Amino acid sequence: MKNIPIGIFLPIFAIVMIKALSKVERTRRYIIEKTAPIFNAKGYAGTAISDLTFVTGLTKGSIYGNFENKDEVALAAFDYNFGRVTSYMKSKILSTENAVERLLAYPEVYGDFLKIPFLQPGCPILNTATEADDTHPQLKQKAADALAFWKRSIENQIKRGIERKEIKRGTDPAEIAIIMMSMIEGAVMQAKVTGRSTELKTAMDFLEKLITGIGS
Amino acid sequence: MKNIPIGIFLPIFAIVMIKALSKVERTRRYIIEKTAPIFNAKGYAGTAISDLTFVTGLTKGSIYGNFENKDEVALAAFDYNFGRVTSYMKSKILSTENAVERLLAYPEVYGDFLKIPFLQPGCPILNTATEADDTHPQLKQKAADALAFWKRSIENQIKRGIERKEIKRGTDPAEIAIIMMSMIEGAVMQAKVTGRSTELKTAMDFLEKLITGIGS
DNA sequence: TTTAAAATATACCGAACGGTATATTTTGTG
DNA sequence: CACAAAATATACCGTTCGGTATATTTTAAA
Repeated sequence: MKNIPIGIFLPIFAIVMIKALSKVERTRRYIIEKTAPIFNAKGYAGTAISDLTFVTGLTKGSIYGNFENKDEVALAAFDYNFGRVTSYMKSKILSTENAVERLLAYPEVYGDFLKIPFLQPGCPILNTATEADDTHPQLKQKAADALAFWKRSIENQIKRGIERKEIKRGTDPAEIAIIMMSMIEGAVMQAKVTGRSTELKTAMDFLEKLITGIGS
Repeated sequence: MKNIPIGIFLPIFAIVMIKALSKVERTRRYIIEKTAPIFNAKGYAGTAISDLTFVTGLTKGSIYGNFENKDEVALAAFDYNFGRVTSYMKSKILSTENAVERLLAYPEVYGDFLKIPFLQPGCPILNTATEADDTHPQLKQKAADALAFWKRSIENQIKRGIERKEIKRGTDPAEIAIIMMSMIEGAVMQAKVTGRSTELKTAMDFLEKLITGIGS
């Protein structure tokens, strides 16, 4: 099967940069990048090793030379998927200073959920949580950790907003975070399964009003 | 493997009643009842025929004598799971007349989600929707239909409430329905994966306030 | 009680599963 | 260029997958 052509096609300076990662690390990343969307779309149980070899163009020997087993790929794929969502949101959030506007990035982004290419197979937290909660303790834990991370970062934005007097005193950061996350995940589920964004828009409009409402 | 002992142990009048269902119908129901929780917990891809034979005590021959294939069992199991949730909610809703109180049944019930035995493996709509949206068109359709049914029944309660002057005129039935459903599903996901009901309680408290707020 | 039909169990199918030992190729270094 | 080490490919393992043909048992009606 084909070899990874990076070293052949990229100009020299790029090679030098990439070489900063060891070969094994490069291949691991390549496998993760290619397989992460599959795991997100088909789930852990629904993804076969043959899917991984197909989408990477590598063979089983190569996959198992870089990962101990299917679990290790799946766990790494989740981190990758979650990382993409996180960094995407981060870029949107950090493009503004005001706390309310930062929070508004969430309904803005998720209102267009169905149109964001790398989110096509759905929200990795939602997908992983619902599959793994009764079947795969390690993935379940990763999903739980991701939720906790997300919650904390919303709470921190709210606390910062209160300090900066952009958000009303007395606003409960945990409550708002929970409402935002529940709303987003529930609406995303509906959007994915109906194929339309009516529900998503309605839910995100509501969230927008809610967030605007806590501004001072 | 064991036979279904109903005909042996039940008294005659019970036999007569049950016999109203044909043998094949009884066995189908038995298989569905036993396997539905498995499908809900492990998902379609994660559930093997061996799981079905194990939990029913029947053999493959018997399963395939009553169902054409795995899909047919899974689809019937979804209907069964969704039906249980629906009839459970219906009993709670119909125990009161007032429209606001009826709507409040939702946050009430789902606040105790983790403690309701038959919902232990999670909400069938949520579980099915997230797994099937990219993998199983038939199950996806069933989940979408279930969502539409749920939405319509909430909307109807709200419309009825407006007519009975128990809910404010100008309340948007679709908007409230979408917010309720999103909130519930998103919060249930979090509760399931964290194993705690803090988030669920917070979300349901909020929903309660929201519903009370549309009362007139 | 006999008997035909229906339901269930047994035994098996080929394919796909996750995984591995080993041969081959590619890579980095002297 | 030589060569050892690392990465990848090949070929295979035993198991489980969904599904089926057929034998056996159970059921219902005469």
